[in-house]
Amino acid sequence: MEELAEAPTRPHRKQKRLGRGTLTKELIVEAALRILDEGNVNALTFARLGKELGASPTAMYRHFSSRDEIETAVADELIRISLDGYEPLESWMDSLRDLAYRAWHTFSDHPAAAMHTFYRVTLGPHEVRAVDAILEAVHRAGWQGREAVFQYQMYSNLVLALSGRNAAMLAAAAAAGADSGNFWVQEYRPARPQDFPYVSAHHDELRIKDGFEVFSGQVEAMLAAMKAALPAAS
Amino acid sequence: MEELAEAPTRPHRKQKRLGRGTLTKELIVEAALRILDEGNVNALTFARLGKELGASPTAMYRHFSSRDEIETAVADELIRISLDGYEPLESWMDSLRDLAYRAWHTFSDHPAAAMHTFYRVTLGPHEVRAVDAILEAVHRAGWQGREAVFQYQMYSNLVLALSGRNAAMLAAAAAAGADSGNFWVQEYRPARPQDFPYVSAHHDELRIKDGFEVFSGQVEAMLAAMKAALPAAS
DNA sequence: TAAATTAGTGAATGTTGTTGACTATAGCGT
DNA sequence: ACGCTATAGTCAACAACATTCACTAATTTA
Repeated sequence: MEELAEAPTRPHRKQKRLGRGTLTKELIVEAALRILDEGNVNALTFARLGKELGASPTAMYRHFSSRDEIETAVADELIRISLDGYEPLESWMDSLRDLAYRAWHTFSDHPAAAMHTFYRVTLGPHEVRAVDAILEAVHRAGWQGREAVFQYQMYSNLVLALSGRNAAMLAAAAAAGADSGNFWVQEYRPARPQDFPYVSAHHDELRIKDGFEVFSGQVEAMLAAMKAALPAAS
Repeated sequence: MEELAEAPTRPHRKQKRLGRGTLTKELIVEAALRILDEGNVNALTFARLGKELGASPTAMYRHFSSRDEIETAVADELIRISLDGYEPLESWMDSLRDLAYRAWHTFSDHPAAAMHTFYRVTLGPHEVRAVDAILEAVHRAGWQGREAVFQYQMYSNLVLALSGRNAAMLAAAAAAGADSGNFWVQEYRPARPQDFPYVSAHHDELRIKDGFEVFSGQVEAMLAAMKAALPAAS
C-alpha cells in the first residue's frame, strides 16, 4: 500500500505546484533516460515521467509536442553520451574503431533507449557532431566527396545495425525478465530432429557467448575492407 | 437451418457469432501480417484483428495468450516467407548470398513485421529451418563444430542486423507519412556550419540513395572474409 | 504594483491489452 | 436423432495509455 506522494517523515517533499522554470527539455530527457534504463522499452510514459519529476504528466507537453519527440531527444542524448570526451586518434582506423566501440558500449549500457535510437535520424546537435567526426576520419583516410560519403554510410550503417540489434536483444531479454546469465541461450529442440540434422548436431554449441566478440570481428573486417579499398595515394 | 445460404451478392454477411472452428492460429497470423503491412508498427491491435477477421477482439486469446505471442508467430511467418522455395545452390557462397538477399527483400516488403522479427528468437518451426539451412552451407564450406557455429553467428547476425535496421527505417518513414521517394534524405543544416566542416561540405551528398547497394557490398565483404578464413583443406 | 505571459495542472476522451463470466456451437457417445 | 460436454467466441469491465482543453497561478515586464 503505497501512499501516493505522501512522505510524512520528510516534511517539505510535497509541493502544491511546481515553480515556473522548474522543467526544462534537458531535465525531461535525463529523466526519460533514467526511466528507460530501469524499465523496459515501453516504460517511458507520461505518467512515469510526471512521477519521476514530481510534476503533472501533462506538463511535458509544454516542452515536447509528443512522445515521439521525447524519444528523438533521448536518442540524441544517447549520441551525446557516446561521443563524450571523444578526440580523433592518430590513425583514422583507430578513430573509427574507437567510435564504433563507443556506440556499442553506450547501446549496451542503455538498451531500451538504444531501441529508440539505432534507426532514427534525430537531426539533433549531437548527431551532427557524430556525422562530422566520422567524415573527418574518412577524409583523413584519403576519401573525398561522394566516395567519402559512401564510406561513411557503410561504416555507420554497420555499427548502428549491429549495436542496435544487440541492444534490442538485451532489451527484449530484460523485458522477459530473464536473468542476465543465460538470456542469449537459444534452445533449439526441433520436433523431428532428423529433419534438421545440422541444428541437432550443434544443439549444445548454439549459444551466443559473447556478442562483443562477434561485433569486434565484424568491425575489424570492415576496417580491413576499407583499407583495401583505399584510393591510390597512401 | 439452411438460412446460411442467403445473400450471395454480399460475400461475408455480418453474422451474429462466428462458427466454432472459424479462427485458427494460421488465419490470425495472416491477418496480423496484412494489418502490419498496410499500417505501421503499432497498427497490430486486438481490435484491428477482430475487425479484419470479423470476430470479437478477445477471440484471439483462445489461440494466443498475449500480443507478444502473436508478434512472435508473425516473426516466424516472416521467416517462412523468406525461405519459401529455397534450395541450396551449388556453391556455399551462393547459398548464403541467396539467403541474405531473401531476408533483405522479405524485410523490405514487410517493414513493420520485420521490426518484430529482426531481434527475436521465435524458436518456431521456420526459424529452425533457417538455422539449419545456414549451418548446412557453412558445413559445405568446410567448417565443423564450434567453428561452424561461430561462422553461423557472424553471418546471421550481420544479415538480420542490416536488414532489420533498413526495415526499421522504412517503417519509421511510413509511420511519419513520408512519401517513399525521399524518406532517407537527411537534411543536415547545422546552426554553426563552421563547427562542422565535413557535414557542411557534404551537405548535398549526405543522402542514402540505395540501401541495398550498401547491404550487398557488406554481404560480399563478409563472404570474402569467410572464404579467406576457411580452414586448410579445400 | 498591476498586467500579461505562459508553465504547470486536472479533468475528460478515446484507445489500448488483458481478465473473467457468460453463451452458443461442434462433435461426441448413446 | 438426442442430449452432454468441452471450449471457441463474446461481452462487459478495468486499469493504463497518449493527447486535448480549459483553467490557474508563478514569473516577467511595464
